[in-house]
Amino acid sequence: MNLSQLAEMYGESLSLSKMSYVFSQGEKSDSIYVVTEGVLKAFYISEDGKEYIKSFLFVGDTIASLKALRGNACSFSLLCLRDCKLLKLPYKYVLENASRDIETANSVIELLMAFSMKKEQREYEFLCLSAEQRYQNLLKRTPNIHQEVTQNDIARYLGITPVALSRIKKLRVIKN
Amino acid sequence: MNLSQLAEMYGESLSLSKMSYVFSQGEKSDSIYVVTEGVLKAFYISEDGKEYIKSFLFVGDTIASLKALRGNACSFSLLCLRDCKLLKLPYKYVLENASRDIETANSVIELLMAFSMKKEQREYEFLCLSAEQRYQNLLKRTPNIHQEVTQNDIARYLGITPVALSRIKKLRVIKN
DNA sequence: ATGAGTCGTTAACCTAGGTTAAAAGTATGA
DNA sequence: TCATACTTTTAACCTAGGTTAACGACTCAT
Repeated sequence: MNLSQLAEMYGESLSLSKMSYVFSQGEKSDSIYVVTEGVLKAFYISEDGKEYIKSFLFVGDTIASLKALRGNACSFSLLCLRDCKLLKLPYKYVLENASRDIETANSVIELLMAFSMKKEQREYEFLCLSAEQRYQNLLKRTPNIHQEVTQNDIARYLGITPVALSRIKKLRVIKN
Repeated sequence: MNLSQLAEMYGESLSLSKMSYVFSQGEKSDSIYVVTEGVLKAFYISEDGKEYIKSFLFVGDTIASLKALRGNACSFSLLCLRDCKLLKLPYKYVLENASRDIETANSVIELLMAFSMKKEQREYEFLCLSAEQRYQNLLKRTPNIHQEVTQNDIARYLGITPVALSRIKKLRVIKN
């Protein structure tokens, strides 16, 4: 049984309206979520109240707080940017199935590999690229990103302020 | 069979002297490496020749280029910072065993989970923390880091220049 | 329609960190 | 021992991006 089948068997369907939270930083949430409709953002709030966006989630994406799966509190929040539908799959079912069924286990491996590669790419971009280069890469990877989320959120995803992103866009126009 | 057992059965022992490469950026290398002795650094070289350190590897750590496992070229190089011993385990053995043996599969899941959490932590630090805070966190996580690698390499791991790290250290002393 | 709230832009000013270069400290090897 | 080479520090100057604040454009809820 692969993960999608597992999600359909054991998953609970959630319908959430725009601006509602799937889970919040500091809570526990030992489930994996699959996006079947809508757009979400996963973000950290720092002690002094600043928001930093970890990732955007689109249809087909899967997300969980790894720390929460390990019994700790979520290190980030997950918010619907528009009306969303999700499948909520408790991690215990995944673990149970993976320890018993080899197809599930390999499906989890696939998922983790894909996740790891994404995180590795993001690490690479923060380590080696300027904010402008990260913005260009984002546009290449997700050309319609400006239709999906606000520019302020794009900035907070890139690790810069909305003011800085506005400046970068302006300079790009002038350059060309 | 878990991963260590697999590495012992199918793994090839490598003894490498200081400054030798396990693999280089641009090459193919479809193996997983387990460090049994020594210290290494994994790093990117940018087009204009600058070095950016992805991670340091110590005894017990496991590493592979995920891209290379997927048939692409390595996106980074792996260099011994002193004489090292490694176990080299071709990924195909892992895949074969994982698709057949559930214990191996779950062992791979464990490994990927741990890896993912590390990458997520690093993403968090780049996204939300200043260079000084990242340096403090590193010292907390790896108090003996200055004994293991040069300060220049620590700077390149933190995503700043050696000059900047020297400045940060100086200011820290003055502050206290 | 009107007021309140968010969004994006712009400007002025500030700061963390980059760049270059020089000098001092530390290893290493002939 | 001396020389060569790397590491670290320091200084001077530069730049990307942060901060604050103002303003116009849009969205809403009333």
